[in-house]
Amino acid sequence: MSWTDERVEILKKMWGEGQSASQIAKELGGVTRNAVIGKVHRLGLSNRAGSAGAKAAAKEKAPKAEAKKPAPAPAAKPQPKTESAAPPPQPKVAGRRAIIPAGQPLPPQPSANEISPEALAKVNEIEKKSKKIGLMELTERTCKWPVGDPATEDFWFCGLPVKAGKPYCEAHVGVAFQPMSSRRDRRR
DNA sequence: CCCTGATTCGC
DNA sequence: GCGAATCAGG
Repeated sequence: MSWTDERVEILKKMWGEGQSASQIAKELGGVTRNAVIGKVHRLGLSNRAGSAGAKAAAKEKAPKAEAKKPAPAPAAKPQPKTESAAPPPQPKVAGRRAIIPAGQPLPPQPSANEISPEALAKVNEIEKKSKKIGLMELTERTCKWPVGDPATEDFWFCGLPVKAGKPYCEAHVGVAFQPMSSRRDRRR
């Protein structure tokens, strides 16, 4: 396969959308993620906002003079990274009331979170696919999202492969880390 | 171990 | 120009 205009288009588009190199490679077909990354470099794209490889680019020695333009607005921040950790691992079980061990204050009902419907739907789907692993099976790369009622046998951990560094799988990361816009005030 | 992107270098 | 191998990191 060669880099035709079309394929480069797709590459640019997807890269711009923040798709990973491997995803782009998969989409294009006939190329590896290395090929994609190589092309991205040659095209002069490369550093997107925040990524695992950002540090690699940062380690730079830069023996070359930097062409600085008196840009009034230097750092363009597409994404302020508006994320706030949501506390939700609230074990939920269909049709049963959660049992709390000792009658405790239980005050900070962390907030009756309103998770985005899509995220919830996503979770419900992957929940079916969960490995239903026990506490002992948890590893550094298994989703640690709790499912069910911890007070019963009806409890397990998602166990799906986690996504880059996060403690949860992709779907659960989605519900755990809500954009602050969506978890903004639930007025009144 | 899974994944990510970055860089190098023979082709 | 290309991309596999390698590197560096989460």
